[in-house]
Amino acid sequence: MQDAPFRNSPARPAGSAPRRGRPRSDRLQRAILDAARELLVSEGFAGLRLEHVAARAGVGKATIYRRWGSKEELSLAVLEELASPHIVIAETGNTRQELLAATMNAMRAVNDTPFGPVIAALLSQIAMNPLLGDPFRASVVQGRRDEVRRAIWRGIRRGDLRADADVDVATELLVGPVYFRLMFGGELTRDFAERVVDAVLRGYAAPDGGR
Amino acid sequence: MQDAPFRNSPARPAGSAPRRGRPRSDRLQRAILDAARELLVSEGFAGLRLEHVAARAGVGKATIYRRWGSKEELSLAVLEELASPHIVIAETGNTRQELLAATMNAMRAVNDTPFGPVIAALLSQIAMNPLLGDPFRASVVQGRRDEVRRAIWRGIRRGDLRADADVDVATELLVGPVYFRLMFGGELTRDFAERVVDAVLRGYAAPDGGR
Amino acid sequence: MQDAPFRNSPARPAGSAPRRGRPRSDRLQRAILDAARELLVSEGFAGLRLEHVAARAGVGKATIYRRWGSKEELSLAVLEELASPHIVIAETGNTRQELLAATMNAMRAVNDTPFGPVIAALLSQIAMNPLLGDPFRASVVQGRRDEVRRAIWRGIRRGDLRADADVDVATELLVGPVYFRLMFGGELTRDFAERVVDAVLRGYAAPDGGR
Amino acid sequence: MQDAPFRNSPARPAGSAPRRGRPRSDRLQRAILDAARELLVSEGFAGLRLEHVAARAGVGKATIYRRWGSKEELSLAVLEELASPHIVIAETGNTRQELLAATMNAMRAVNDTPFGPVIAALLSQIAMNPLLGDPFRASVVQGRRDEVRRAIWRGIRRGDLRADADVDVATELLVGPVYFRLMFGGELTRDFAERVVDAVLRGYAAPDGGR
DNA sequence: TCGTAAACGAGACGGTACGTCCTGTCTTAAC
DNA sequence: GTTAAGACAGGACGTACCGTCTCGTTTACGA
Repeated sequence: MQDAPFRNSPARPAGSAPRRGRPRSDRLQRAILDAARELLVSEGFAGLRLEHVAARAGVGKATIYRRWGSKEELSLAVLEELASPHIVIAETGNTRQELLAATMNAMRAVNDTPFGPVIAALLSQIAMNPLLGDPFRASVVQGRRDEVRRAIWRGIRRGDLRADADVDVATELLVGPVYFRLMFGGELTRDFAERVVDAVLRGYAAPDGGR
Repeated sequence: MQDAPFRNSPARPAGSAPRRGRPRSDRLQRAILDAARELLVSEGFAGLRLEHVAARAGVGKATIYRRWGSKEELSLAVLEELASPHIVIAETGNTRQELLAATMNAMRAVNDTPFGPVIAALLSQIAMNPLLGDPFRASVVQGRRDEVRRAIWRGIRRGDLRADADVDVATELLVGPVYFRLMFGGELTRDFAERVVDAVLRGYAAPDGGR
Repeated sequence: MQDAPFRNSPARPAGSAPRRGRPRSDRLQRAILDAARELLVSEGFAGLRLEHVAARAGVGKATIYRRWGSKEELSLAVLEELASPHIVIAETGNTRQELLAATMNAMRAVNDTPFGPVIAALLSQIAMNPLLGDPFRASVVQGRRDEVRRAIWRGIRRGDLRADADVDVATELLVGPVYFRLMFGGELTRDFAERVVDAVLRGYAAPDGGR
Repeated sequence: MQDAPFRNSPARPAGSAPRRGRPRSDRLQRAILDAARELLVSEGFAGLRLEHVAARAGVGKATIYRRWGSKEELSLAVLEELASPHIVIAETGNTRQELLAATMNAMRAVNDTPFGPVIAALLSQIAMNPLLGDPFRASVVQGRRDEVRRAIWRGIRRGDLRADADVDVATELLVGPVYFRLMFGGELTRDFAERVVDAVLRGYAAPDGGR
């Protein structure tokens, strides 16, 4: 994606040429990303117009194209910026709490932050279009999988979960239901998260201790 | 959606007027839906062009707009046609088999039929746009929830599942993982389906017999 | 123009076949011509829509196409119907009166009857399009030229006009000014007509008496 | 007509804002007017398609609409550009020569330049549609009337024409016959022009000197 | 402090698609 | 066999954006 000379930056690659001419404005970078986020939320990806982004950011179209080569690249930038803060699962010593964090992280992001409408707007592109999907899967999704895997291992080590608890589908079972409801309807409440986690916990529980 | 006079038809409402003028062609109805499906698959919703649908179907644009008022209505028609055959869960007497059917139905539809790329193309619209989302949730999603609920009840009656097995999140646990992988990557194999079902089954199992 | 079987008729050629099926309605013929005339007047030729003619006449489009093959043919029919009554110059024995009749005929048709707006609407087609222009010139224009020529001859015979009064441009001098004002503005009053006729009369007057 | 912001320009109003953004191309202005002229000549006003103008000029449709808001405005621009060179009547000292110039100017424009087919294409619009008619009458027609009036006055001053020669219908008598033949057929030769002028001259001649 | 080069807003530009309208043909049921 | 109604392919309408391209102006750096 970064083939063209100096895309997506004020922060150009480190050892780069001693840039001449007027440097790109950080303020504009922000204004563009903010405008793009708002319009993704209100219009969706199919209805996003770079001309409107430019107008709302008070910017010429060329200023956008200088940084991102397409609607897809710009949308990805918006998405990644919003996704990163909701990945980490804090180690608390309580297995149920940690698995609940996996589900609640996703749910809060989707429910209480602009990440929700933005990812809703981009679901189809992520599913169909490698330009968006591949980078998103490589960073955000893989990050979340890793966090969940670690939480499961910790649960096994503590003796709360069976030794053969199925790490490979744990993320799907804990987070899949949240996205299912995002798309297909249903409440996204703490109660829902707890029911999901309790079912998974029981499915993965150590045979003796139970929970 | 069906407000305008006689949209979406050769099949006009039953007790309708004794239609005057030349009747709409069933052949063209099919040609349009086929063309729309192919282009949804290859271009996605954002890239779908009614002008291309018309060209591929060998039809004037007006012939499309006479039946469906927008890209959204047409896409919904394509989607519902593809979704309906993958809902029913046959009663087999074997609880694991029946729950597996819930997951496998979704997975086969997504993996082996045009429903897969079509719903991928429409996920964002379903999530964001009530024009598509509401009818889809009312018919397809509700249909699937009902089937799963009945399968769970049968499992309880048979003594395979706990009496308080959580019906309200069963669909999310059984089908959510499939859509999670559709969007966010991962194999969609029979093995994956069985792992999901086994986890849920264990989570919902009767405390004594289990399985 | 009349190649297709039985265009432009209820009045079919006399010795024609003993027409089978439902006969064409004279009432519809009238309704179509009336509607076409009204719309020519209000919308002009470029803005005339056969669909609107059909709607206003309470008629199917095919019923129009069965009788006239095109917008041009239909417009010509409207025009010729309106033009015919304003051609004849009555022989009164008074040369000035007769020449004035030539100018006043044209002026009254243009000013006081639907012929005015209709021919305004069709001037360009008459000038450019032989399909309309040729039949119109052959019937209406030639008819008027003949009437003027006869009036000039009578004036010469009476001794009011010079023997070599220029018959070939008399129609142009007497009627041309009326059409000039129709297109390019200016009052079309009896006074105007008399000034034109007086100038021509003086130009053509017998050198002795004249008047 | 010129209400919208900066229509019909590279030549923007003189004291205008210090134009921002990329300026409009004179080359394209020309290409559009040329293409429009050619298509008006071959297809007439009713058959003129802005899409074809754009294609022939190698231009997007928006580039046309940016300058002229409609087929009518564009056609008017074409017409006025062609009309202007054929108005002036040179003062020669010879009254017959000057009146002949009035008729010959119109005839040559109509016969030997693209103005002929273009005005034929626009006669109906000029007659019916104030959007075209009013500006055309105000500039071209009024210009011609003024020239003829001055020529008549000079003839009177020279004693060639009667003092009460009818200035108000002179243009109609000298130029009307040319347009009559343009629409309704007949040769447009120098001989025709001379016959017309001679008739008018005799009609307006001073009673004593004659000519 | 000055020159130079890139960034910037504005908006023109060739295209493509929109959703609507109309043309001329056709198909149906009713008369 | 004519009629009203209306479906149909095709194509133009005028508008809106795309992504690229000039313009004139601004901003920072290195000379």
